[in-house]
Amino acid sequence: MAYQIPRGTQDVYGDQSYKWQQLERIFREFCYLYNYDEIRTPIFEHTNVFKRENDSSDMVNKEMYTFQLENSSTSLTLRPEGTAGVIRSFVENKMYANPDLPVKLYYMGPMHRHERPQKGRLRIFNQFGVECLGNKSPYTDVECITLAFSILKALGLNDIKVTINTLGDDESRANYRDALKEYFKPHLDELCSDCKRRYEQNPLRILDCKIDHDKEFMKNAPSMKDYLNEESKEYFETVLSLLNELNIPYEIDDNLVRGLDYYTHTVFEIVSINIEMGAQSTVLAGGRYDGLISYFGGPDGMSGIGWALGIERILLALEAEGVDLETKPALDAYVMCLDSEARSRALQIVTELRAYGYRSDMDMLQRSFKAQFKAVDRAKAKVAILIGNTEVENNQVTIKDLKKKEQTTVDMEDMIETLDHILVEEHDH
RNA sequence: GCGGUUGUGGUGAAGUGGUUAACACAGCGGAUUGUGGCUCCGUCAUGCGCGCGUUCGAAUCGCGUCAGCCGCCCCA
Repeated sequence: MAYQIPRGTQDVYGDQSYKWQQLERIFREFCYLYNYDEIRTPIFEHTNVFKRENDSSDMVNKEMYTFQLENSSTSLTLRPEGTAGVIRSFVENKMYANPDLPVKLYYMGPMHRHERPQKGRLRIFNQFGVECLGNKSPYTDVECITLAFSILKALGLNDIKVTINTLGDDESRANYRDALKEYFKPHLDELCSDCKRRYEQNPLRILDCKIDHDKEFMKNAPSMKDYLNEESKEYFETVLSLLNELNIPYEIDDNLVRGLDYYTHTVFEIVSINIEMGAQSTVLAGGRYDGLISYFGGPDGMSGIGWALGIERILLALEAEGVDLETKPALDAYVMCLDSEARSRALQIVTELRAYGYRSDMDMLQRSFKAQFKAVDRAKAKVAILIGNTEVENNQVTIKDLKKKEQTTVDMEDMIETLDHILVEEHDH
């Protein structure tokens, strides 16, 4: 094996590829229904699109594929997530001037993170995501979450849980941050080494530490909800009541703190509760970001909200729940070639079938009769068309209905009509 | 980035230092040269992730390396 695929990457082909296509089709259908438009941004961006000031996340600081070509001073980065590029484009193309805000966009494609791979955790993985930009209203938060929930339900996922929390606005979060530091100060010695680091960098993250989770002093740690200012509190309460009205089930998780630094107000995750998902159980996540659009040079005070789901993780979750997705579709007709002299006739026929709209194939290798029939079975063909010397001489074809196991020999000009009869009739059943 | 575990054909797997690496499925050929799915027969890894070493001899032991998986970290 001279060549092998890089670590943490995968080839998608065969039946797997048909499953991907089905997911993509459902995503697009729902975005169509919700009036979201597609946006396609570059796979790489200037590094500073992702590496922003004050961003302490691992994703940005330790896991990015950043490169610089020889003879160039430009630093580029393979996108690790979708939001930053979309916001960059939103601002650069002045979409904020659209009279009908919010601008609602969706994207899908590969993301790149240099992590240690595992099942459901790849270095190149694919996300499908949406962003709702330019308008700050609890209604958009709820529309966004409803879209996410509806897609996952439509895909057939049942073992899922929506968790939601609010980080409040800058003022609320700063107050909470101070309160947490104050509270943990006397317990600093008891915290794990990671949390000692978090204490300075991002004290909110101490709350979902798995090591310190059970310690006594964690139970009485201050809660975000006690530090929300009126506006933030009211915003979150409106979101929750609208979710209730739409019967979207959720759980409030005070400790839900998303890893990306740009989130404000509403944050949420959808987690598979299926045991097989292991440590990679989060299949979808997102939240609101108040500061990002102005960071990229857009109007001040313009907010956005969005989420992304991991396609590979969704596929694993569906598999864990035993949901069958589409695989390679059956062939309408397979043209069998019985004599070498009949091959050119077979090629004409298969071409004619395709032009007419029947998904067809033929034997190109002059394989044995038995081998050709096996190929017919594997392709799950509905009809076999047999061409031999007799058919060529009489300008006829033999059509075998594989389901009924009946066959007839008809003149060439009646072939399509005969096929229509068999295939349409079958389709009606 | 840290810890652990595994790696034999297209697939699933036996083999734990001794000659031609079981078996099953799939594939291919034949019995059945214009009618398949059943049955039977034959065939299918000059090689055991890769490299180096120990040994008279290595899939089996050692070292290194690559990759998968599990947990942590982090995240979709």
